Amino acid sequence: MATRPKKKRSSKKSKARAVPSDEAAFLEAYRAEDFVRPSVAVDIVIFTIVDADLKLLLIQREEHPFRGAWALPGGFVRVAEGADQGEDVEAAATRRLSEETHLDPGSIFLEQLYTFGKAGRDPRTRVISVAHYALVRPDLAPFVAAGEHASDAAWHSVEQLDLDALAFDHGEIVQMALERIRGKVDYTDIAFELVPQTFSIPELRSVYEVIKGQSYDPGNFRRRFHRMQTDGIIEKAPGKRITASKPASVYRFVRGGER
Amino acid sequence: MATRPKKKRSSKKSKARAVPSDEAAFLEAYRAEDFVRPSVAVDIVIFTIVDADLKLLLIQREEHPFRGAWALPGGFVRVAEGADQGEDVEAAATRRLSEETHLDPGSIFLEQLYTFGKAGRDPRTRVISVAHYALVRPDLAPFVAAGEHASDAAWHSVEQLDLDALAFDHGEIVQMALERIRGKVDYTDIAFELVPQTFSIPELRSVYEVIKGQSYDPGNFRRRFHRMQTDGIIEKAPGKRITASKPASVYRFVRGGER
DNA sequence: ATAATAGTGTCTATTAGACAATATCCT
DNA sequence: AGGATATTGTCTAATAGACACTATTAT
Repeated sequence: MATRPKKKRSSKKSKARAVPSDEAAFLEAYRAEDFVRPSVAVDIVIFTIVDADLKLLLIQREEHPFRGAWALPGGFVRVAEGADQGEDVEAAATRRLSEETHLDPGSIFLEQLYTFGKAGRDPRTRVISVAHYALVRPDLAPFVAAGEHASDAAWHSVEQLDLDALAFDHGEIVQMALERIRGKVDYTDIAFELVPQTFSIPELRSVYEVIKGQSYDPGNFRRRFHRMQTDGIIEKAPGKRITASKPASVYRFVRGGER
Repeated sequence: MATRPKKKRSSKKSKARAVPSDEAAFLEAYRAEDFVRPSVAVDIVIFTIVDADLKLLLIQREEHPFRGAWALPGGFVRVAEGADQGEDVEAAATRRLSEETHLDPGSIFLEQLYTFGKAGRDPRTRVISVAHYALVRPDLAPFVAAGEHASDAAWHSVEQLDLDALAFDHGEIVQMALERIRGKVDYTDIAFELVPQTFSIPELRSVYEVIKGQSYDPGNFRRRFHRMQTDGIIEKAPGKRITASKPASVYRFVRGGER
């Protein structure tokens, strides 16, 4: 449990010590190396919905530990010493997201989820992971696993996924991500991130049904979104969605149209 | 922006390398020192409500940087190398909370808020902070700033606090904590964490009013909590709360009584 | 024509909110 | 007695949900 001074107890906090009078000198005197530091990583739960099935992107590990097991995409936050301290945590998540999906980060919803910091969660060394979750539109999903590294990245249906079989504590992370989107879909606009640019009300309803794991009355659901239309949150788009039965009108989400 | 290998590009990820066949040997071969690591800290926004005034606990910094400025209580997560990797992030937050308040951690609500990881947020070195927020019951608040270190820790009214004057990015952290409790008070039980063990409906209403910054109709508010009583979330307690006018009945929160 | 699903209408129960009226206690 | 606030009651509007009904298209 030791962590404070590593070598020389350099009198850091003792008030008796001679504090450099100007701040610049103090910064130089600060000895960051005196403390054992953890590695910090980002992990991302990347969701999409295709054919009314909630999926997430996993990577098969090629190295120990958990070799062969499926894991969340992730990586270490790039840190540097000196004036440039490296990349923001948020930037690390964005970077890994686009590296993994080969998609424009601007078109993908990304948000911090929770930081998992239990000792021992990575057997190699102390790793604290800032978990995120992302939402990929279904029309973009087919392009994702098509990159050069297509071999080891793949969409997995949440339905038939064994969370306990995932590497590290990633099952726990996925569990929390699921709870988060189930909660947020009710009071935010995240559902529109899981639907194509133009969508029909029944398509949107399907997103809610998949995320919440329950069915919604078509009539009542439609009325609920009719209110969004009068509020300017969504607007009618040209054309119709052709299905096996009666075609449906298509709509478009108006960014920042809440009020 | 450099961060990958530090000295020897030891062929970590090259598939051509001879991977130790058993996992134990691999773990030993892992060179954690090859990467520059950040420091990881916890910071805690400790709230209480006294006399219908939302307050938070701040500490006056005695050292550079931001010497003399007010800052959130916090500290580094204790990390170790070897089999014992140190303390959990959650444990670090709990530890700092009780060190700072001298109260039983079991009687204080504590939850992770968000991780602040912008490069440069601490001018000394790269520090990533896992921010938390805590809620202290008003009857315990007076004991907090009474410890030995009473000199530099004090409750500050949020009302008259200049967030931009806080050290580091702590103003931003407080801002997010405020938004969090304003949102959560509507759909969770956190209001009961800011009220004594026994409380009257008007007292509880005051908590809502202070957090949300709006007033509630006494009659309507009362009916809203009468439903909680029939649901078993709260129950009547003996005695009455004596005030300057008509005394009110007192209630008690039933933990886990939601259903 | 029929199946299937989009879309509309109707009714009921629940809840939020405005607001009036009454009860109870302190001073 | 008078002031203040707890507590109860009443009414209206908004919303959720159940459910029946109509419209439109593919086959």
